Parts: sequence; C-alpha cells; structure tokens
Amino acid sequence: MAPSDKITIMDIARRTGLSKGTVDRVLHNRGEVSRKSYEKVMKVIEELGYEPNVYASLLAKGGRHMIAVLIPSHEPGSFWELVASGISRARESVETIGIDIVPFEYDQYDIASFEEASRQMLEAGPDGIVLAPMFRDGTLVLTRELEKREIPYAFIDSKLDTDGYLAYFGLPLYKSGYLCADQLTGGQPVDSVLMVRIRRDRLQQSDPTINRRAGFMDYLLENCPECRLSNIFIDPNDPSGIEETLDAFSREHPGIRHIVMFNSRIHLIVPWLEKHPVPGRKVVGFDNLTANMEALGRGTVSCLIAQRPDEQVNLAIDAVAEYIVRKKLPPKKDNFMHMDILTRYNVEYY
Amino acid sequence: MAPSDKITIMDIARRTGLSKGTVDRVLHNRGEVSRKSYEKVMKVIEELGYEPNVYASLLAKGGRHMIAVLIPSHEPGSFWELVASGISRARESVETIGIDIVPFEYDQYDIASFEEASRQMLEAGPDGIVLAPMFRDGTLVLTRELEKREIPYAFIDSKLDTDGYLAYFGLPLYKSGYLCADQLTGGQPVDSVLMVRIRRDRLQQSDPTINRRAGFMDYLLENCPECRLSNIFIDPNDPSGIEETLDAFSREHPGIRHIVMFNSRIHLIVPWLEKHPVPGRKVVGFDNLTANMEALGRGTVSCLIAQRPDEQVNLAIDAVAEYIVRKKLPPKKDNFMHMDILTRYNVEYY
DNA sequence: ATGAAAGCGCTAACAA
DNA sequence: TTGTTAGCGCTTTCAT
Repeated sequence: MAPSDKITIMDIARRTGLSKGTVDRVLHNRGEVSRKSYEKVMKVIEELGYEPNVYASLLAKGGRHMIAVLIPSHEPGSFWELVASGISRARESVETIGIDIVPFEYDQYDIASFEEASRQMLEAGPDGIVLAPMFRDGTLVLTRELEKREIPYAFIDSKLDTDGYLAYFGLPLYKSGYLCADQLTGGQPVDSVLMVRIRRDRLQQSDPTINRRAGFMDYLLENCPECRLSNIFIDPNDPSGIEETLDAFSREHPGIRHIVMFNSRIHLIVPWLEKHPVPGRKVVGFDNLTANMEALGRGTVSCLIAQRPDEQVNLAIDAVAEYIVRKKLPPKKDNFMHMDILTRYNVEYY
Repeated sequence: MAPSDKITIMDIARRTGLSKGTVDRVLHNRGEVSRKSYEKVMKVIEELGYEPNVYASLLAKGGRHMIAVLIPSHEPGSFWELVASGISRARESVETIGIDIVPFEYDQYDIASFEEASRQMLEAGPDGIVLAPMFRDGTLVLTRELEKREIPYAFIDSKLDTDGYLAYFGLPLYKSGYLCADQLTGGQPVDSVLMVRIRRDRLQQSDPTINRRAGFMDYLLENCPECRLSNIFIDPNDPSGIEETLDAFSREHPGIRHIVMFNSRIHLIVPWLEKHPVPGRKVVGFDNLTANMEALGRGTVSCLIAQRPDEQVNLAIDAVAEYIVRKKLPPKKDNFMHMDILTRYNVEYY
C-alpha cells in the first residue's frame, strides 16, 4: 500500500492561484468561469496529468442513480430470461457505485404494452436506459423523447438505424445465419434441409430472424446450390400440433437429415426429434436456453449458436453507467458480439 | 438521483449508544472492544442490514494496493502476449479503485529465471498475486511463502493440486482435447490423423498439453477406434526443418487429411500447409494467436479451440482485487472456463 | 475499552 | 466571476 502521490484538485488550485471551487467548475464545464481562468486550469491539468478521484467524487455527490432496462418479459425458459439473469449480475456490480437497476417489461407481441412500459419508465425518471427495440415505431417515439431529455440509452439484441444511441451490443444477425449454415452442413454438400419456423399471426413487429435466414440462404446458394429447402410452420403454444406437423412432413420427406430453426426455440421440436431418432441427423439452433443446452447434451441437437445475452446486457449497462458517472463514451459505439458455437463437448462450462 | 437513504456507521453508532470508532473496530475485528459492545453492534448491523460504503472506505484509507502478475514472458505473437493484453485491460479497470498491476515475467523454459522473478516479486511487496504455475516445485516453494505472509494468490492457465489458492481460472484441459477430436473428425470415422508436436529438449517442466492429448486420444478410441495416429516433432526455431519434416512425412503418408496440434502454435505449420493445399483437409489447433486467426480466416486452419486468455487474467485479477478491498472470497474457487470454437465464419468479432 | 476529531478528495451551496 | 465552507461515510490517531 504505497502512499499515493496522486495529484488532487487542491494541487491544481494552488498551481493556478485559484480555488478548488473554480477548478471544479471548469472540470465540469459548469460555466461561471472566466476564459482566462478556464485556460489556466486546463493547462495545469494537462501538465500535471490530473485524474479525478472517482470515489471522492461519488462520495461527495452522494445521491444514487437509476438505470432502467426495457425488455420483453422473461417467461421461464425463454431467451429473455437469460437477459434477466444478466441484469441481476449487473445490478450487483453497479450498486456499489451508487446505481440502481430497474427493469421494465412488456409483452413482445403487444405494442400497447410496450408503450405503457415506456411511459412508466419515463415517469420513474431514470438517469440512463438499456433497451431491446422490438417495435420500430414505438421505439423511435421513445428515443426521440429520451434525446430531448438528454437521457443516454443503449440498445441490446438489435438496434435502430438512427444514431442517438450511446452504444449497441448484439449479434451480427446476417453472419449468424451464415455461420449456422456452415455448422449444419459441415461444409459438405447437402441435398435438402428443413427450416422449422414459428407461425406468426399478429405480426406488427419486424421479424428478428429475417436477416439470419438471409445469411443462411446465401451460404447455401454459394456453397451448395443444389440444396433443396423446405419450410414448415409451428405454433409454440400447440405441442401436439407441432408433432403432427413434423409427422406429416417426415412422412412426405423421409430422407431429411438436416434441420434448422432460426429463433431460440429449437427445444420445441426436441420431444419429436427424440421420439424419432435418425442416426447422423444434424440439428442446429440458436441460443443457450436451458432446454436447448440439455438437448445438446443428449445429442439431440448437434449445435447451438449462442451469444451470451447476459454478457450483452452487462456491457450495455456498464456503458450507460460509465457515461452517467464519468461522462465517458464507450470505446466503440456498435459492438458486434462473438457468436459462440456450442456442441455437446463444450456446453458444460458455458 | 435519489437522495440515498443508505444507513451508515453513524446510524449504527447512534442505535448502540457507542461511537463511530468502536463500530469501526468491530467492523474490522480489530479488537479492543468489549464482548458486550461487540455483540450489540453486530446485532444492530444485522437488523439494519448495514452495507459499508466502499468509496468512503477507499477514500479514507487513501493508500494504493499492488497486485503482481507472474507469467512467462510475452514474446510477440505468443500465447502469453494475449494474456499480457488482458493485463492491460485489467489494469485500467482496477486502477480507479486504487490498485496497481505489476507484471513479473520469466522464461518458461528456465526454472532459474522463474525463481529470480519470484524473488523480485516478493521483494516488491505485493498485496496479492496472480500466477501461471509452469514449474511445479518452484511454485510450491513460492506459494508456501505467500501463505506464510498471508498474501492471497490466484492461478491462471493451470493450477497445482494444493489448496491455499484463492481461485483458479483456466480450461478443462482433458476436455479440450476431447472437443478438439470431435471438431477434427466432425463426428465421422476417420482413418488416420497426424499430430504435430513440439520437440522439447530441456524439459524440466510438466508438458502442459499432456492432458489435452489424453482427451484427444480417448475420443478417438471411443468414437473411431480404427483410426491410425502418427506423430511428428518439429522445432519452433527451425522453419526449414519444419518444412522438411512435413515434406518427408507427406511423401510417406500421402493420404493424410486430418492434422492437429495441441499447443498454441499451429501457425508454425501454416506456411507449409499453404504451399501444399489439399481440398477437404481438416486442420485443428488451439488459441487465438493473431497468426492462427489469420490462417483460420484464409481457410488453411479449419478450427481453433480458444479460451480468451485475456478474460481469464481479468477474472483472476478481479478476484484478488475483490479479496484485497473487501475481503470477499470469489463465488467459486475453481473456475473452468468455456472453450470457444472458432471457425472462419465466427472469428471476425472474437 | 471507548470517544473525539482530523482528514481522504471532491461537490455544491452560499458569500463575496 | 470567484472563494469559502460544510459535508459525503469511513479510517485512524490520540486522548481519555
């Protein structure tokens, strides 16, 4: 424990012949400082390489801050549950620096609920926000308001093509589809693949998997153009319907040994797959939901492409916190995250 | 920014009718407190759910701490360079909490240099240590000393089977070999594979890849028992020797299309591989060295198994820092890290 | 064994 | 526009 020879605002006050108060004012561009003093202070800060002491600062300001997180509600076993668990971790790490995390949740299929959640969130008066933009228009309205109020916000999962956001953390969607195709085919020619998709009725929202599917198809076009693609649609809430659909399909296409889903719910077809084992069948899905990882462990699913959603919220929260506390912009605005390839041999420690 | 209703040591002083000084004494078990007062204070702390304010604490103690990191020297382009880069990141994140990171490096092939580095490190008087134990005996001597001095230490990369360490962060070596075999074979029968190994002359140290190789062989035994294994040995410092060895081998075994190396230096054979392209050849190696990732991007290497060494040091440093600052033990002592599978389609954002 | 008091470096309210 | 001052919550020294 060395006796820190850190230089303080007192040092720089002395060197400029001004007072701590004035120094503090220029430090925070809080105005009320003559141009001359301002420059003198800046110069000395430069010379001495002054670095503010975060603790003293935080301690002195005293109050706490709040970061709101606006995400779809986390049904047990869903993708958003993983995100929620990341939030809990983040909460612990930032509470020590005087920041509270408050989640606001909405139904991802119901734009009204999104608007309601936004309203409540705004009312709570957060100092910063992390959000997953499921509804384009609703999000635009919200972000405009945030910019007006000068509340910093970061996107996770996907983002809008505007640019008022502080940072974005998420997957490169198109490439995740490309990677997925490579994993499914193993780089070998394949004669047909089955894409299992979710039937979407009330579809206001932009389908988040569309880019992923595009990447997937492009890979096939480039690397195995002969490959035939089939689509079937299932309803997540109708397990027996799922079985029937799959039964019917496999009756008509008995040879299919390559199956893929582009959302996080490959687990929906796992029961059927396990009832109808096929040696050498390849099944690829996305995201590390517990049910998915278990199927991976049993060998029913061959490969999962995952993205550490908990890590993503964490980074987003940290970026916002850093901005709130130190007014520091993150090193990169758009942060495309690594895509993890999970197989039965490396899930264990994920 | 809510006006924090946090309860402070003043609150608990009032509630017990004692003074801040006494409360502080029990908080840090610093003795000189009557049994009665001690219990009163503990009780109230319990009741009020008191949480100390790290900032105030850090600010008041003032001094800085030092964490030493003892690792093999980081030749450019080597595995340890990745670790070193992680150290730089960690340094930034902990310097704000008053902790300095000081690296001490040694020649991983020279035990004397390890001992010398340990000595210097000890002399510098660190408050905590992160180390990669390359020499078993030397490390034992060191850790005994650390325990005597009550300096907390964490292992990275590999660990000793003692248990005075605070935490360990590293790969499950055996399993990484198993995973590697699965990636190399793609789960299909393979008739022969070539293992390229480093010739080690002055070999005091335990070969770090031995467990990995064991995992690899076990996979083959279980999943493709017919497979024939060949070994060749190369000298990292003799590029033309490498070419010759490979030439000679491929003359005698023209059919080999599965090649693996168990250390981080697959890049050593990349020039030869690119001079002798073979369609459908599979090459698997370890670790995200720049040269390795580039070869992956070009398709020369099919797959790398990586472990985010920078992340590992970071976690280790954080664990030690947390212990120094808050005397908190990490949630888990042995932290086996996820093994990342890297292909040309997901290296980009690694 | 306990209390009082002087800071740690910074912020913010108030005076000047 | 600038200086002064009273804390923020905790540690630590020095009395008592």
